[in-house]
Amino acid sequence: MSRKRSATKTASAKTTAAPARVYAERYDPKQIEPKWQARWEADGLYRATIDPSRPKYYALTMLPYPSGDLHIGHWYAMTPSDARARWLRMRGFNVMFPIGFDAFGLPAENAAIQRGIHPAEWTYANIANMRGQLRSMGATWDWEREAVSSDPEYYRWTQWIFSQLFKHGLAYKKMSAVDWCPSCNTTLAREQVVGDARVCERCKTPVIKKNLEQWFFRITNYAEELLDFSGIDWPEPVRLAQTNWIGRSEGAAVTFVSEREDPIEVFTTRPDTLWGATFMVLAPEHPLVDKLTTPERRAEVQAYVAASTRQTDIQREATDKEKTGVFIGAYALNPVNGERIPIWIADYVLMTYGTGAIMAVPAHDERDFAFALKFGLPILPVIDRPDQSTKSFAPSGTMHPGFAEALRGAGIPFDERQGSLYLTIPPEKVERYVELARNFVRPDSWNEVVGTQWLFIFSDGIQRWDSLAAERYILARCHALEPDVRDKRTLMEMLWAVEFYRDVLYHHEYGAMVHSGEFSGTPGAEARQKVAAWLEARGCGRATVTYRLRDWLISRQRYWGAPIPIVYCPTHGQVAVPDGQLPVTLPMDVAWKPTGESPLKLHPTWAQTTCPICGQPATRDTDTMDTFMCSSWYHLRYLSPHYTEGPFDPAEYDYWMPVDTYTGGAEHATMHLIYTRFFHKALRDMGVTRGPEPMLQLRNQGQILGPDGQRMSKSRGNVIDPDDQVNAYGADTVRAYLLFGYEWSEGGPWSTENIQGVVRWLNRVWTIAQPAADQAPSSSESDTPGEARLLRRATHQAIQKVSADFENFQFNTIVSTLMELTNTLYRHRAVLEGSPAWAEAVTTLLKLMAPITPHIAEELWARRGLPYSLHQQAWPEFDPAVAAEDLITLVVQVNGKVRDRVQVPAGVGDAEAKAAALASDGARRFMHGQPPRTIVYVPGRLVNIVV
RNA sequence: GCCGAGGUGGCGGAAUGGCAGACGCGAUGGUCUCAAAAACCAUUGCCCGUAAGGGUGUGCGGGUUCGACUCCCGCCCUCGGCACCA
Repeated sequence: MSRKRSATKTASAKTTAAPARVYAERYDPKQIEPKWQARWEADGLYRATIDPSRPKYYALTMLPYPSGDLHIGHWYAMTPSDARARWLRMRGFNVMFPIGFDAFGLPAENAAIQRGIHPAEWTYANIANMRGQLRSMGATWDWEREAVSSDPEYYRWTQWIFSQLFKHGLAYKKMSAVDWCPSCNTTLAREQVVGDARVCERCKTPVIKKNLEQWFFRITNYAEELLDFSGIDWPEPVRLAQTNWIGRSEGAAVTFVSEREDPIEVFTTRPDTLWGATFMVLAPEHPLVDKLTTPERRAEVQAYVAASTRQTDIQREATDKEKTGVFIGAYALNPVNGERIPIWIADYVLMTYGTGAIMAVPAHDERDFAFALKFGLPILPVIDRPDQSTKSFAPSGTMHPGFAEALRGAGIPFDERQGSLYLTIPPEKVERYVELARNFVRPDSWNEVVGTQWLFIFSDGIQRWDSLAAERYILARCHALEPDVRDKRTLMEMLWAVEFYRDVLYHHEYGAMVHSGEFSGTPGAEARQKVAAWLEARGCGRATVTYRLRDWLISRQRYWGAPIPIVYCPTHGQVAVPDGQLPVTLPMDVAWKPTGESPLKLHPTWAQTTCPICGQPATRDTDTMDTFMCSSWYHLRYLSPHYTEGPFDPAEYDYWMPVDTYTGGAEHATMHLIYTRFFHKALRDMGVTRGPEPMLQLRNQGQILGPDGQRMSKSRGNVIDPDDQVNAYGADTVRAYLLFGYEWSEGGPWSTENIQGVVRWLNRVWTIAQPAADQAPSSSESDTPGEARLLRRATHQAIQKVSADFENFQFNTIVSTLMELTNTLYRHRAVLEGSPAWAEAVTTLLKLMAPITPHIAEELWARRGLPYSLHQQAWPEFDPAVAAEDLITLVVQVNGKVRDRVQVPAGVGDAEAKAAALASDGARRFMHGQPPRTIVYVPGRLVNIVV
């Protein structure tokens, strides 16, 4: 520390004494940025072509939607990936960094409806505008690889991929109730419906349900493989999000049979609870509902089915968690014990998950428990409590006098309140308690034990609550003995009325099976597998796996998308348009109506065609494809955007794929990134792509907010326009600020103040890095080997730090390191300017800046007479010997508190370090003369003396 | 409710379990200027102290450790996502 201070003083003294160097020309990005952009473009500096002699690197950033104006968020996403691409290029990689536009989609149609502009016109005008804005960044994009998903030469191959999936049985059509936005007039994907109110993601209109014939992709065929992330370096939160989205559940399919012998298959994750199934619940839409409903229940059932369908229509508030349902009059037989159990329907059972039917085990499933309690259905515990918690409640007057004394004598703890006893019984005392209760219970009453045991103790004997028959018997006796419980329909309802019991009545843990016939006593760890195997042997069930992931619905009743390349022939049904006839192009002459059907359906002639097989008149599918399809393979189209023999040129694929680094927003963790992986794997199975995964490394950036800390939006008026910023400060300043001001993966608010720091930094670099040809080497240079050494050390430490930070996406500390190097240059300027160490430091600074601020770095490089182009220079290597410190500062702690610092040689040994620490003033002062108990030495860092 | 991310000066943010607050903004004082801007130099977590120095400090409460922003347990708050998934 003191060394640095003295250096500072020396330098500042000389700075004031030295003649002022005046460069009339100020740093003016407007002069230099367009100049270099044009030069790089003309020289094709960033063309990426196959070169087997160099290692390739495919750097990819999520492609933008051409909404019209580039947003500062685009810069925030693209600047770091561009900087990193530039760094990799300087390190000798042959880097491909492509750009394009995800150009199909709803906003173009909304603009068409609102403003009468054709979606194509709107889209392509936006793209033209955005190209210009993107170029102002000075990024390394290879524009010859640009791909636009709405170009026929692009969507021809989107359609081709659809056909391939169709031919391989991965695309199929089914009638399906879909979410429909009445404002956008389009089908919405499940994930495009947002919020409690279930509104359209884009226009916030409440969605309704509509039944339509829809195309689906069998992404579920790949569910298992999509759960495997081995070999790819993706952030843990993304892998988790995908894993949860896919939602694998292991369990069993079990076939129940109605009394009229209709098989009803259910899926359960808990086959070990089968003996506790006391009723069944079907989804209201379940196909058996109509058949099984008895005539006297039909009216009520039909009303409920209608109501639950309407419920989704009218957006019933989701906060209403009260369970609803109706009994359909039918019974089923539990295959494990032959119990006759009622069949209900309820909207908490979803037709879209599992089999649309469940066995209800109210004792061990929260929803079933609430439902059973509400409707008076029996609840029978069949899994022991792992916590062994056992309770009993003896209300005043139910036991003979002396019970409390007897309990005390037996060492059984209890609380007594108003003559009633509340017992939490230790597991080893349960048997003793039952014995006592048996002796003390009055003949006109009873006593229960609940929790890990379920016993009803009457004066004439103990009844185990272990079956539905026992439930009926015990309940009848209780009703007979106690008028107050006659309104209780089940034992559980009766017990639930006792507040004290509630925490031991229900649980969903794994535990030993009880009340389950021959399986009673089976430990929780093996119960599921044993029961599943037994079911399979008996032919009424099997172990199975269910996923939350559903097949991907891709039909959209929209115009501005790729038409689905299917023709409907009266004879041949669904026929794929032959590859040679692709693309099926969009008609340009369409009518725009704010309401109604898809424009393709309304077009007078477009849908009319002939069957590719027989030539008879046939009709085209009038739906277009989900735009997620376009973005699921654009990384492949970038390989060869104008290739006509296939979706991409195989030679380009072999050289460039897979994508080495993919960057983008974390909001795409599930949809886009799962679809892309699915496409890659499905195409791989067709022999189109190769390898297990399309993208090896994924990194997410955060989101840039308005200066007010809120999400940027036009309505808030807090949108930062990158063009304004470039006008005010220049692209290099905006780039450097975006890297410097934030932890990249976090994001944060735009700051009009903090950017000043970057403005100053670049001005300082501009001043210090000017060529010093007109300056004689400083007269004192010869006697300053020490200062030269310090500057060289700082230079090489900066190389080391910046290189490591690029590797790890730590962009903010790259800039701070460069600022520090700049500050160091200023400190040594008076003494070293013009010396070899100075030249090394300045040229190194420019090289390290090149990826971040490419224009100013190139300009200063050229002014120093160095060969064009800076961006074709090799990334500097650091010399460990030069970077090494020769003196280090050891922190001296006494009992963990910093008490002093000592300077020691860098290679100091253990003993010397400890000795130096013990000898320090601070240590001696705080040891108060006591001998050290232990001394901890952390090499090169600190000594902690414990006394 | 569940899942995920996060909580460090006035602000943005740094810190392989080892000097908390690098770098920058802002602020304060100064140099230069007729003046301002720019530039340059210095100070800047909080508290006590004229100072030397000391105490305290990373959302809250515990724990592990010679040593915790960092690891463990339990809470609180903010943001994002999913919402009856059997």
